Amino acid sequence: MKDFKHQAIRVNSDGDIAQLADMFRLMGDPSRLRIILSCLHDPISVTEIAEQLELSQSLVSHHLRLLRAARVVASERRGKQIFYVAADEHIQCVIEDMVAHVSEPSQFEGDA
Amino acid sequence: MKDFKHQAIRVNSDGDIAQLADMFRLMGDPSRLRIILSCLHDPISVTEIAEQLELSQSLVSHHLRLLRAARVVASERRGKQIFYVAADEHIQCVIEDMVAHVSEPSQFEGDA
DNA sequence: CAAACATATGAATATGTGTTTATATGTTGG
DNA sequence: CCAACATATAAACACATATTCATATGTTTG
Repeated sequence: MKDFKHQAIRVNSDGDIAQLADMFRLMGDPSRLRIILSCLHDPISVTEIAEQLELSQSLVSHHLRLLRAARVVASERRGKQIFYVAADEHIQCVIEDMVAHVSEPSQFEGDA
Repeated sequence: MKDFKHQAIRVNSDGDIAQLADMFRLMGDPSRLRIILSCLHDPISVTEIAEQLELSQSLVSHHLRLLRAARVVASERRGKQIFYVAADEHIQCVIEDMVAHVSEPSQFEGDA
């Protein structure tokens, strides 16, 4: 457990914002999110993702390209196949936190 | 600190996926993300958000409606003004994790 | 109540993007 | 080298959505 800066979030420049938003946007599509989840813990080939999720191979490939460009996933060739896996543990943390949020019991309906 | 299930992420149903994706999609727009950041720690009025971010009042209001519907933010009336604040600590965690990800030094360029 | 302020809403539009279809590129085995 | 397999790419389209403009609703104060 490294000592992360757990104090305040520094998102200064517009570039930082754009980068952050890009990441969230990528995870904001159901197909892409399912793809991410399918390779969260273990590497998995493109065909296998497509079969498991019942998505076309082309669509999976398109999405994987975007995810790889944003370094959400990393790819590794094994023979004919290419295996994808979630890039780092932060992705898992992000998803876990978000799961925790959506499964929160709506607290107080804090509306005005 | 309640005992969260910190083992494996369970995202079974399509509904869960859709809900998760919705959250990420909401945070995936730069304007909306900036709005979230502006009310992350302290409540802030709509007009103040609009001024700080140099966005039109209408646009801010539109976005806040979506964010409130998804319980990303909560609203509270104080006189004429309505103050918005990030709904719970999970939102902050999610953003912190994502910041950690994008500021990661690109590791190994793990491409195939 | 009326005026001023604060926020919300609705319609319209322009832009972005997820998906499909078809095809290309790359890799292994006979 | 050719066939079969695996993945990537390009164009096209349908659809979602971010933003603006105009207006409505709601709240306080004189």
